[in-house]
Amino acid sequence: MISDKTVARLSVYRRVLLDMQDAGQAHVFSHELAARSGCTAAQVRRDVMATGYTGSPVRGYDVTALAGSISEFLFHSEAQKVALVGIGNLGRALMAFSPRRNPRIPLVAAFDNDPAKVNRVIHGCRCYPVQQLEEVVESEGIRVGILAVPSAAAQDTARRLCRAGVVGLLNFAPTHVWVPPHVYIENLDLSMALEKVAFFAGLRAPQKEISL
Amino acid sequence: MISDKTVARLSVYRRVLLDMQDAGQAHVFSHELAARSGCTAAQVRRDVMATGYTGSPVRGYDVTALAGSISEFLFHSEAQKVALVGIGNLGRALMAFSPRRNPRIPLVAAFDNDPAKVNRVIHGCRCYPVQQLEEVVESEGIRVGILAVPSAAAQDTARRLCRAGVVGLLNFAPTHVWVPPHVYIENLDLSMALEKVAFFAGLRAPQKEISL
DNA sequence: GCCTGTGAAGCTATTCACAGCT
DNA sequence: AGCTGTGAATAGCTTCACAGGC
Repeated sequence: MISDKTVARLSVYRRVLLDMQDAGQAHVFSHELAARSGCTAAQVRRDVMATGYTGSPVRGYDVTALAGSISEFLFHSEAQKVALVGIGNLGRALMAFSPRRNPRIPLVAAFDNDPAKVNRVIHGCRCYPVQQLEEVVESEGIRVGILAVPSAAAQDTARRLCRAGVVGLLNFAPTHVWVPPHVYIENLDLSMALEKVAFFAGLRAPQKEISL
Repeated sequence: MISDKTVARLSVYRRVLLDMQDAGQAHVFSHELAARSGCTAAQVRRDVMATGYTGSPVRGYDVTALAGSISEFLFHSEAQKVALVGIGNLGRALMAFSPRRNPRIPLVAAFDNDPAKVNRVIHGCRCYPVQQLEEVVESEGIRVGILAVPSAAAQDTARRLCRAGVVGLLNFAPTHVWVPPHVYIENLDLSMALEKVAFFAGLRAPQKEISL
């Protein structure tokens, strides 16, 4: 009923709105929000419709109210606790995001199979040996898993997470991972993204624009 | 003419095919390639059509030949040199990918404004102070840039890269970045992706599947 | 005038379904 | 029988365009 892409854009709008709030801006028009989010005004209006919020033709949207409506829409359910598996460079980069991140999506545990990396706290997140995965996921009620492990370990790790009760996965391993149908999975394949950019760059002639 | 998403999937097929090659598999049917890539058989056939390769109804696709055809299609142009800006945890994670990565998309330079991180070589990639960005991009003929810098620096870094001749950007900063129309940009917004997963996880009831 | 909300049109991407081949 | 290649149909998403309001 609610589309994948709409959710993605709402998340972007929300961040832009929070920035506007910090900057003291009280109202915003759809075309302005669109410009700062990289999409069109019509799209903004459609997406906002989905949250049930209604703006005023004279002043546009109230920044605080719309941010609230989107937050309400995106995070209506109870907080979704997150576990990270794989404390490599990528894993650490993800942990560093947490402070600025949403309290409704707290990163509560991280796992690794390297004994040197576990049994400590990084950025407020406890690190456990991967053997304790099921135990911690179940006792903490963790619902979202982040796969930042090598490809070879991805499928088995996903299986263990799903068995322990996880219903959402963010997969950074460049491999297709099978999950049971009730689990939502999103793949962020970095090397694929780079190949895509390189492909389209290859089609374009470089040109020194004067108007930058 | 050629779709964004088709390019993305071809990149995935290619990786799967290389794995099959390593495993000694000589032929593959569309439904098998589809299963290992997370899409449908019809989609595989459509995408393969775009590369101009033709399989045989009796044996399916020749693994090596199809991998070659896709590589030819994706990397037909001269090698696209890549520069990374921002040597934080994320930047280092991206550098670590390079060994396994495509020689047609070599990471040749990295930049950072922290003097402690520059003037050395990490994973075969030279690290420069960010002041030298234009100079190195121009002299090396770099065509693709990776933005792994904080949001506040993203727009200005993008502008500098584009001015220096970059025509493809991979942006990890959670901000919309404006680029001139001849530049292709792909955004990988990690926190947005996590919010999306959390949203859909919130809609689903956890259930302990027996069939895992 | 310029805004929002929204039905309707348009477009793009995916899937169907089948001819043709072995 | 089971496969590929592909026109045709479908589904999904985005944009248009305008009524209604200040």
